[in-house]
Amino acid sequence: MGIAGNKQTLSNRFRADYCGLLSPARELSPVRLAGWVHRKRDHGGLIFIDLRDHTGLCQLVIQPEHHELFTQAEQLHAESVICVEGIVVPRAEGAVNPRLASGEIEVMVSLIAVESHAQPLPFPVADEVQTSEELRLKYRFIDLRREKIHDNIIFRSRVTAAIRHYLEEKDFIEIQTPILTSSSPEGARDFLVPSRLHPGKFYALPQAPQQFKQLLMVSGFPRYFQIAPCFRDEDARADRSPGEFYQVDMEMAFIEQSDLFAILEGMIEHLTRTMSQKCITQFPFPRISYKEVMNRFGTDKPDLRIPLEIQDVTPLFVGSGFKVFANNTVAGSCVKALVLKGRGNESRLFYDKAEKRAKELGSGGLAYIQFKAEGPKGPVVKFLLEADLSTLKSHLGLETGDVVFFGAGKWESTCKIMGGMRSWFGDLFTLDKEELSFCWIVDFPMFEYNEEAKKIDFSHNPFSMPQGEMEALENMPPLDILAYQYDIVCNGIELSSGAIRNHKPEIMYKAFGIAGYSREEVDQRFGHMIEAFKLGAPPHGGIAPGLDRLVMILRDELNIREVIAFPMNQQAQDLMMSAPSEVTLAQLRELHLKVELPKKEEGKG
RNA sequence: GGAGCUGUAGCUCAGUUUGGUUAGAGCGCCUGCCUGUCACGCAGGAGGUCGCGGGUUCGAACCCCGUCAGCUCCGCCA
Repeated sequence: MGIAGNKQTLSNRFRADYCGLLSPARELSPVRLAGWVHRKRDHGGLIFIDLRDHTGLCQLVIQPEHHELFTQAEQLHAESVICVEGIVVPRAEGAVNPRLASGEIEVMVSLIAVESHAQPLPFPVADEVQTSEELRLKYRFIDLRREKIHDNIIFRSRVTAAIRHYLEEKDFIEIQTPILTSSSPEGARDFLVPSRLHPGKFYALPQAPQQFKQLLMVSGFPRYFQIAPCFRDEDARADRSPGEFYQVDMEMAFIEQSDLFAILEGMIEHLTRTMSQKCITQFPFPRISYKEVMNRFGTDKPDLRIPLEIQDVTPLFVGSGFKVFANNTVAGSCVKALVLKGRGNESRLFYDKAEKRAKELGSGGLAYIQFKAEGPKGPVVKFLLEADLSTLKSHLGLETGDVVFFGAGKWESTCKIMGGMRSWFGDLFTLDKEELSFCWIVDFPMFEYNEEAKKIDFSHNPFSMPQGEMEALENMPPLDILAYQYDIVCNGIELSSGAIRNHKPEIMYKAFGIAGYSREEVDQRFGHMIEAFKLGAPPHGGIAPGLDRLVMILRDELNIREVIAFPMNQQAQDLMMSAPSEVTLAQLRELHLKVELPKKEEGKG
């Protein structure tokens, strides 16, 4: 137990002292300890017990002179809860255990009171062997005794405390917003809660306190924050828990994008410096436009530590003899290249695997050229002229021994495929896990073209302020309009999105008009927001970094469950509490609900 | 909704490629021995519907089909 505090002061009949805090300073003084039997070593004539509490471990010694005490100790099992009294004694020279904080001393026990006999556990606490997720989640209360995850939860508490402290210093006000609220028409699927008092009507759990925090700005609170639970009925990922998660939800009035960046950078720098050994690559965080990040990294959440960049080679293939590339030199399409220095002489398998990955990412294939000492090699070489190859070489800075991979097609999908390859090839490099490479992704487009619906849609939050405001909406081609919409990204993980909001009703009507909504429809769907903005709304903006992801990054965890005390599994079930579960007919009746399950298909599968 | 990986003792895993007597190991558990260990040591013992169902076969943990569960990815998701 590495990171628990040292301000344990409570002294009562159970304990007056703490295992991890004992040191030679307490030599020969009587102590009263309580905790779990971490390990027992029974030598027949002498028994050692490692006692564990929240602060750490301490070795107890039980000598055979007290027969009753010795018999008690003999019968103890791992994870039983005991309270002991004894005397702190220095360990003999050579018997010191440098791996234990309390390793210079041990406690000669004079009294043992067993508070709880533990039966054999489904999995060991002391040996932190890999255990199946299923068992760990079912017996989460045992899993949480294990040092690593126990420390993660303590660390998370420290992070939230530090965030509160930092933001309160900056005049932020913490305000709780409702959990039972109304369904919002945009975004993820809602969790619904039936209303007993209003038959046939439902509350929805908030996907985020988005509208509330904006309304708090209208109410004149200049800076709001909340460690806010958010509920979205969407599927899980390693970095995304199903159902519910926490955001450090923030909103500020009378600010511009750069003001918000400065405050958030300050908070993250503070957390990193005070809570970790990690180091931030660049400060202030680099700002990269959406278009640039897609062109260079092929994703809007790049891991900037990977020393690879995608390059554009579209102009080089205008009129090329290789039709697949030449056909993608038209507007809206592109040809992209990704160079791997010194990887031009790998086995055929290396390139085949890369192509397989590209196909998994949705590409038709993965053209490549190996620049070997004996000349260029690869499936597309035969389509290219000598001149094309040398232009390529000088344009991309290619040398003998290098390989270049190509992607061609529609701009966005090609960028994404090459971005997927960039992060796949990222495994070839050793990334410094003590490095936090933060960046802001800015200048997201306000609108995008929806191919299926053949219409213009909002590409992100419809309440974001368009850059250039009304003038831009009236005069610019819609797809060229940018929004004050930004993401903060660290090491390939998106921590949060945020935006400067649109607080002007007329601009909102205009923006919704471009996306095909009439004034009446907007009033119907977002009437209360628009109404609020007609009654005196300050300019405002905000962001909401994911707390779980922030803790993951600071603790080097790859799975979000490792930083959540009681997480659900991938199927959004709580295996410990058996949620979700069926309810009684009486409960359903009171809520005016009737369950109709889908019929299972008969016969063969 | 789709794809991949995994499923053998309480736990972690070997055995499956190439079907063949009674399915193994370490830890844990039970019994005994052991006064300086710290993953204590030593001896003995118990513990299995090989996820489940069906099929092929003289014979299935192993091959085939289906199904369930867990994880990872795509879709989805601020």
